[in-house]
Amino acid sequence: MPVSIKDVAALAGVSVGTVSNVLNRPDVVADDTRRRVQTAIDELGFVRNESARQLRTGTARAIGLIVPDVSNPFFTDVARGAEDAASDAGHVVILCNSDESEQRQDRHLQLLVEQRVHGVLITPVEAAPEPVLRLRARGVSVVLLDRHADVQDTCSVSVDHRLGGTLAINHLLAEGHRELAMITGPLSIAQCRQRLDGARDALVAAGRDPDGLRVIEVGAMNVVSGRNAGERVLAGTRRPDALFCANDLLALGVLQVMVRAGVRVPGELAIVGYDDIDFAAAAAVPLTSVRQPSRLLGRRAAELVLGETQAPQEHVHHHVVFSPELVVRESSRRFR
Amino acid sequence: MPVSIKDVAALAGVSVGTVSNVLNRPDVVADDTRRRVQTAIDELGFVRNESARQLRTGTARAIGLIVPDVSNPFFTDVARGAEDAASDAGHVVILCNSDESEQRQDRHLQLLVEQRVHGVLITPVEAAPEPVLRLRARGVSVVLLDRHADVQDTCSVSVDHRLGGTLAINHLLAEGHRELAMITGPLSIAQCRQRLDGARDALVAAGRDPDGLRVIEVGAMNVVSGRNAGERVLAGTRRPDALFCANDLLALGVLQVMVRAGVRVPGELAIVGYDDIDFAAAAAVPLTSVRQPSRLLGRRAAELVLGETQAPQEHVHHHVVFSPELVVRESSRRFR
DNA sequence: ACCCTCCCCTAAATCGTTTCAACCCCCCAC
DNA sequence: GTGGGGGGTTGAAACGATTTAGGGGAGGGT
Repeated sequence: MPVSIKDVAALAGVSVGTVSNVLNRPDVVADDTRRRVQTAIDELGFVRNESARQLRTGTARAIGLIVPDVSNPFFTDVARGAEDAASDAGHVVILCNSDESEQRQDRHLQLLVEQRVHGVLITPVEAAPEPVLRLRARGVSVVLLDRHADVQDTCSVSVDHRLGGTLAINHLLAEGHRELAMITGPLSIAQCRQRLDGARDALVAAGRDPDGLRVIEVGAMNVVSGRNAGERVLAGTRRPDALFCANDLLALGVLQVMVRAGVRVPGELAIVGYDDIDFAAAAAVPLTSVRQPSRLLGRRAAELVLGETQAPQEHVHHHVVFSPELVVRESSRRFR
Repeated sequence: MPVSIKDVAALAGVSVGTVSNVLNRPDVVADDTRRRVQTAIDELGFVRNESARQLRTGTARAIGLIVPDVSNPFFTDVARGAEDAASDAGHVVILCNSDESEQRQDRHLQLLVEQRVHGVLITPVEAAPEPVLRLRARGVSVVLLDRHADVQDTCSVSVDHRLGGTLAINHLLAEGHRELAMITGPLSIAQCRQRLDGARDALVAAGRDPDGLRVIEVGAMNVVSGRNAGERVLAGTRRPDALFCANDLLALGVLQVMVRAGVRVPGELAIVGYDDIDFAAAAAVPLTSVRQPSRLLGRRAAELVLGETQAPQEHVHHHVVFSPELVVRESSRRFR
């Protein structure tokens, strides 16, 4: 039932080596022979066995992608980009969720190493970057995704989160808001810290006290936590004029709470999100957000990982840093 | 650099066969030997080469998942469920987007066959189910996802879309809405047709004319098309009381247009969506929606595909059909 | 007629596992 | 003391491709 290169060779009346050549270097085989082999391939419906190929050559046609949460549309977009690039190169993407859990991350890494993937694209769990380094020792190339390399010997593709924070706060200040707060996920996550730093930069640059920025930290970066944060804002005394949220999911959660509570957005409270996921524009109060080129991020990362083993030895590690961009919509406009 | 089973055998002073036994049937090897081998494994950091394993055994530890659009949170959830199940079984998920394009679908199928995946979970492009059948001929097991098997010899996991349509319309009628319309994606997509049929069923059962349901068909099932549909509703004469949308992305698009136009939802226009994605609950007007057990769908599908080759021959094809469930939120409540 | 080239192809080695028949040794039963 | 077991291990044959050294034949130059 399973048809191998041998069957093709037999049917075409040539040796297996020749069939292999037809597959991999069609130019070295005579036209006539090539046609004959091709016919045999079609007739038998032969499809090369990638495992055998990769056992021999040592290089796989698969790359791993480990993200903290595919339910976040931001990472979905990244995955799209990676898949596009991989697919162009005849590679396949193996998708894994770490859920920010070290254990799950390591389990997935183990599986990926077993598969002898060509490379791994990963947003590592903050606590545990070591396993990622061990990969390199194994000769698996690694690209850090959206988390800048503290480590020297890997490529990384990320976005300037600090700049993003600055853009958001500058905008809110320019719109005349003064009482600012930031809703953030766990500050153990680098992205959050950097966005906060950027926010403070903006305050300093505007001659204001960076500690005047109230920081509300919640446990996860999803809609539920956003609602949580919203409740906290409502419950507090001295409600801020404007909120900068560390991602759009948080912002949407907050927004929902505000709308229900009858707080006018942006009239009484301006909101800026981060990521510019599709749902940001589609929210009932379209959300101002800091856009990251998410799909491009994934694509570049995949390209880097695919490129690395082209010139294996004197490969220079790239650190691609994209710039975020503020997309202004209704949720943050000045209200008169 | 790459360490193989041979290196482990040498270090532990046993034969490769024994090492393999330690890996696969630890019980048949003596405690003492087993420990010695285990130590060698740890010391060398040996990780089994899955390609070699699968070349020998013929079965891969990977399953393919082909969906029309990962950007749709519904499919993201399905992917999560599939990954959970796969991961429990030590398998890995290869994710592919077809974009409802036959060409992309076939290209991905080709790659998956090359990888000799254990099985494929697929929501096939409507136009081209044949390539999927060809998979079976190759001995790849297939589970149809969310699209009921017209085909006899595959498993399928789906949700009763017709019932979903009925639930939605029954609810709208019960809330006292009379002038109903349905916003749907291309009727070439089975899910859309079935949801529409279900909607008509409900009208008939209520003694009303099923042709009284206005059907607005748009080209895709995303937010942008939803906005489009919303504009059309606004532009039309005789605006409906209530809208049933074929998925939540459409509903969110419509909702956004209505809110901007100052149409009160649910006061002047009730809206019901489909899928109950997380963003439905998080919308500024929380969306009533027909919930599908999306994550479970993915999980069951993966379990089926993994189970099928356990008992390869006299495998009975299952057709799992889940029932949808109406989740009532504000967007559809009667207003007095 | 001989030798060289060049082109196209073949045969065999190899990748890292799993599996299976054979074997070894020790102990026990008769 | 001999003949079975039987637990534990070994060695070699696969799996399906790629790769490389080499062979055969045609053609051309001298």
